[in-house]
Amino acid sequence: MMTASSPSQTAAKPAGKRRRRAIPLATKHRPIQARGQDTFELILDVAGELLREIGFEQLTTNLICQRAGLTPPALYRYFPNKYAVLKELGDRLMRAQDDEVLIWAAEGGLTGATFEERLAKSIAIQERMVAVHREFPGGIAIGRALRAVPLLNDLRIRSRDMVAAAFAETLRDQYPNTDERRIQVACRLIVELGYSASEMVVEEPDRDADIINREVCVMFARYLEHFD
Amino acid sequence: MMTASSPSQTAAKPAGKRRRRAIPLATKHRPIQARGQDTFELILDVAGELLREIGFEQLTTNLICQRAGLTPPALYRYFPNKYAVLKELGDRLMRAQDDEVLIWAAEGGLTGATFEERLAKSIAIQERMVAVHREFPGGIAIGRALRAVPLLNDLRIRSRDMVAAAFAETLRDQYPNTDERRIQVACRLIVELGYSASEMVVEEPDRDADIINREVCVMFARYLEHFD
DNA sequence: TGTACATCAGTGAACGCGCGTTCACTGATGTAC
DNA sequence: TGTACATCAGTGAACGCGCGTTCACTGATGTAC
Repeated sequence: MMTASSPSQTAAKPAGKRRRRAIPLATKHRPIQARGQDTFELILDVAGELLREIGFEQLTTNLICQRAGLTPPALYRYFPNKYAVLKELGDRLMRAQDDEVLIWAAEGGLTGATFEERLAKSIAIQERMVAVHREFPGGIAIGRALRAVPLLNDLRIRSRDMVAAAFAETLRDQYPNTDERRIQVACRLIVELGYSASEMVVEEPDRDADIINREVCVMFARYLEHFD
Repeated sequence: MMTASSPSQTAAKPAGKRRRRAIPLATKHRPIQARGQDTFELILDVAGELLREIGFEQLTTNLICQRAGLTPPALYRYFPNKYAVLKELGDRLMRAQDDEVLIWAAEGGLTGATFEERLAKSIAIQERMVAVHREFPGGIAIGRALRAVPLLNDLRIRSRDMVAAAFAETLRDQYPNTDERRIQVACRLIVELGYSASEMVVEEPDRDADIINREVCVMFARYLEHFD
C-alpha cells in the first residue's frame, strides 16, 4: 500500500474508501479594520480574476496570494482553504442574482395584460441575469464551480429554490385553481432552465444571445399561457 | 517570488500569468491484448465508481490505481493523466445519450397527430435521458465534470449540437416557413434545457422526478405548437 | 497632544504530504518456423 | 508440438514539485488616560 498515515490500521483495507473529510467553508475571522477589509476584498477580486483565466481547478491559495502580493498566512487568516474563497464568491454571485429577481418580482414580475407584455417582462429579467453573470468577475467559472463542487451546488440550489418560491408566490394569484405542488415544481423548473439558458448565453458569447434569451422566454410564456 | 523554475526570466513578471499548459487528452496506447483491454476497462469502471463517491476534484490517478489494484505506470500506459480518463468517460456518456436520441429521432421523433401524442413521445425520450444518466457509473459526477472542465465542456457542446442538428432535421419538414436560424437555435435550446432538466432530476432524486419530466416536455410541446 | 498598551494585520521561512511522473526491470502473450 | 523470439502488459521503487498549512515573529492601527 502506498499510504500508511492511519495509525490504527487494523485489517488491511482492500483499497480504502477515503473518508470524505468535511471541508470547512466558513470564513474564519472577518476583518475588522479597514486595511483587513481591503485585503479580504483583494483576495476575492484576485480569485475571480484567476478563475476567469485558469478555471477553478487550477486555482490554488498560493496562486491567489502570489497574484495579490500577499503571503499565504494573510489569506489563511480569513479563509481556511480555497473552497471558502469560492463559497464567498458563490454567495455573492447568487445574492446578486437573487436581488435582481426579487426586485423584478416586487415590481410585478410576469404580470401583464397581453402575451407580448408578459413576454417583454420575462425577457427583461432574463437579460438581467445574463448581465449579472457577465459583469461579475470570474462569473462564468464561478457558475461552473457552483455546479461541479457538491458543497457549492447546495448553495446554488438553495438560491434557486428561494427565487422559485418568490416566483411561485406571484403565480399563485394568477392560477388559484392549479395544484400547489405543480406550481412549485413549475417554478423551480423555470428558474433552473432560465439559469441554464443564461449560462448558455454567457458561455457561448458569439452565438445568438438575443435569440436564445427571447426564445427561452417565449417557451416560458407559452407554457404559462396553458398552465391552469 | 515563490517559484523560480523559469530559466529565462528576464524582467520580474509582476505576478506571472501562468501559461495554460495544453493538457493532452488523447489516450496513449489503446490496449491490444485482451488482458490490456480488461485493464483499460477496469480503470474506467473504477474511475466512475470513485467519481460517484468523492467527485472529480478529489479524483487522482494514484487513487484509481490503488482501488484498481494496479501500479501507476499501468494506468499511465494508457492515459496521460486523469483528464484523459475523464474524457473517455465523458465520450462514452455523451455517446450513450446521442445514441438514444438518434434512435428516437429515426423512429419519428416528435411527430404525432395530436398534442397528447407528441407530448408522450417527448416524455419518452426525456425519461430515456434520465435513465442513461442514472445507469452510467459515476454519471452524475461525469455530467458535472463535463460542465466544469473547459476542455470537456467542448465535448458536451459538440454532442449537444450534433443532437440538436438531428432534431432540427425533423422540425424542418414540419415548419417549412420558419427561419432556418431560428430553428437551429430553438433546437439547441431545447436540447440544452432537456439535458438540464434531466440533470435536475438525477441530482435531486427524491424530488418530483416524474412531474419535472412531464412539465419540461409540456413546455417544449406548447412552445412548438406556436412555433411557425 | 502625547504616551503606553492591546489588538489587528501581515511577514518570512519552513514543514510534510501526496500527486504526477519516470526508470529500469520482470512477467505474460502471441507468433514464426 | 515445441522452442526462440518479439512485443505487450504491468511492477517496484523512487523523484521532484508545489500545495496546504503552521510557527514565531514584526509592523500597523486603534484606544485609554
